[in-house]
Amino acid sequence: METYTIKDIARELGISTSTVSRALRGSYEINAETKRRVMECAERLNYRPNPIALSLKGSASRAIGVILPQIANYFFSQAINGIEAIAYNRGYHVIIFQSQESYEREMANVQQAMSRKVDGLLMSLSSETSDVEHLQEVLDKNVPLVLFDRVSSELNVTKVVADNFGGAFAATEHLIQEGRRRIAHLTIQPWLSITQERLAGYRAALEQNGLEFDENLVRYGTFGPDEVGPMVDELMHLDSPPDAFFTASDRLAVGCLQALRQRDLHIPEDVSLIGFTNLNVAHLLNPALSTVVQPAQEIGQIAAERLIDQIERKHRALPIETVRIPTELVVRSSTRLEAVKL
Amino acid sequence: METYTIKDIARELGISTSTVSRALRGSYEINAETKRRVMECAERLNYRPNPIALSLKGSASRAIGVILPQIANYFFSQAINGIEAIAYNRGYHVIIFQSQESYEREMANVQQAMSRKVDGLLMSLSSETSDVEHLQEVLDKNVPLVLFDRVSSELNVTKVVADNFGGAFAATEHLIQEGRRRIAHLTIQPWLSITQERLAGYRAALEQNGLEFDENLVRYGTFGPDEVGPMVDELMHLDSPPDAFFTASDRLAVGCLQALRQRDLHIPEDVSLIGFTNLNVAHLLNPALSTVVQPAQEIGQIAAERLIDQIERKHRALPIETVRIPTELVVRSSTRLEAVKL
DNA sequence: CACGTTCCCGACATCGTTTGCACAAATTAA
DNA sequence: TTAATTTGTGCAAACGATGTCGGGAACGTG
Repeated sequence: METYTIKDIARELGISTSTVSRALRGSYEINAETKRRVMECAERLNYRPNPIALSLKGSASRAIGVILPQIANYFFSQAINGIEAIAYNRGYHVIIFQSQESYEREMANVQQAMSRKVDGLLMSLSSETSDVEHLQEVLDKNVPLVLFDRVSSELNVTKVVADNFGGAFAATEHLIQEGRRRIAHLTIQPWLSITQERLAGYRAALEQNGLEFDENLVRYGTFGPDEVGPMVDELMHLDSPPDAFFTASDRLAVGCLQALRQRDLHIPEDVSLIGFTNLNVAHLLNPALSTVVQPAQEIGQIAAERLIDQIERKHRALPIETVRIPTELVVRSSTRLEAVKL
Repeated sequence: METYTIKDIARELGISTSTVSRALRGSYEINAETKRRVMECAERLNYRPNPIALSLKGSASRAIGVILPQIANYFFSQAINGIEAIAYNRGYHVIIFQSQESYEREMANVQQAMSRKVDGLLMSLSSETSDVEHLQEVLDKNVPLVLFDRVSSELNVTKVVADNFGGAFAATEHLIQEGRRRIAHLTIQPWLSITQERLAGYRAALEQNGLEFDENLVRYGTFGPDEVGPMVDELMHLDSPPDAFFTASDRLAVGCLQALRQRDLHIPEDVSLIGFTNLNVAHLLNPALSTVVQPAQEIGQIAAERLIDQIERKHRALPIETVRIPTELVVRSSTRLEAVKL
């Protein structure tokens, strides 16, 4: 199957390329009969417009770029599925880039996406990103941008996030109701929006339940594969060690579970553990892991919808807002003391 | 930051665009001093060549396309990481597409990748794909193609796969050595290369150990979220039910584990379970899951290397071969009867 | 002094598509 | 009948970069 151009159709029909172009786009000024012949010929040759040429002309590419920290992460891969579902339905292609949690990579990705002329950009910031000038440039070039999950307050754009405050609040309060009093919080880089919101929810739950917020129980970090263990040791050697762990990410929850088990700390007898994760095997872990589940797919869907809305109504500015999607607390045996006692 | 073109530099320096173009590419026919001035100006304006324009001209885009069934799968997300690592080092961008296990989507992805002028294509076939004509067309257009994991014997291209036969053989033999005699094999679509190879390994291990291969113990399917349960019921109601399960994918292993636990079948006392998976939490499951691990990242790396080699030495044809990478058997408690008895 | 080389560089066409403008033919209005 | 309008189509420019020509200047050679 060759790849035909508008010229081939023009030659075949003995008309000019402009006429073909207009006929294909259904322009009103083309004779119905000519249109029909062009359509028929395009059909027959299986003509597909060359997106590269279209992009060069500066018209829509019907592709949206997605830049996110890493794909090997349930939250993000589910979010991508949500994005693709919507995009596909509305006739857009999705081009995925990973920043690998690197600021430099993220900037390169933005450049790449822009120069490949995506119609819009969907992003979740890398953990190294604190400066968002590269995104301001995207906006300056009038390319629609929607942030999700890891967002920046410095950008005046539509954002789609989970109810991080509410989720953290619910998780913490659940631990308190189970009788926990010294709740540690393992979380990621402090400048990220999600970190701050979850921390705030955690703190609010403590304070509303008459517990003191203790800086010492909160740990921030990038937590590579082997860094959670030492952190747990440090916490357990405090004068007043934690009786529960609330972790802020998929990786942290798994790392923490592993570290606790290696140290023969029984869950939930010695310490409870609850994660902020989208692990699809949380219920099969040992012990089954309680989590705050984010509707990752829904977040992706809504973000994609907003973005495409913006792309398609570029003239009339759409309202800029932050969409906050409820999280769900799923209690399993890693925090259920009563169940264990039975 | 504006986006400057070669024209801007030409105007700025009062020379022609062709001269700028050649100077930038270090052509020998340009005066050293002129080159210097052009370079300096390009640097100052932060000039970046427009990849779209380059693609239109038909030159290299320095991007490779990756088309795979789904990202939300440890094997594939790790493979992508391997691919990106190599590609990044060698100066290529990676554009990821998901076929969502759909033949139609896969064809659309190929089209999209081709028309976005990737320099080469890295693919793992969707489970619906049996006809590979769309890939033959890629080859006809002289675009390098490397297949990995799910490959097709009908295409004469470089392939990078795990040692599926060996892995399946090892898993099956391990079960036999643990005293299992009725080993069921839950696997995916029968026409996929990986299915056939694993089945062959399973069968060979049985026969070399004096056990009969029993068609009834092998089940093929797409196994949606709730389809494994009924399958397990069916098998367990055979006159001579299985005493072990060997599953062929991440999803199948998890589904099977869940189904067995729901039915109160104890693992490994009642039945053993071993998967062919890359789950990064296999050791934290209940029970810890024995698996055959594929070196996903390495597969991605090697595939990317081969592809880029082909892209860069397009003239001299590189040898076409199938690279087979050893798998690793990781024994955990889901198959370790002795450990349980202690 | 005439001619051939070599060295630098610019004009122009090209890739596939869209679009503003011109223009011919057909139709309508005066 | 003539002028004005409508309708349908083609020409050419543009998007950003490359590459093929070919030309002017400076130099060497006979």
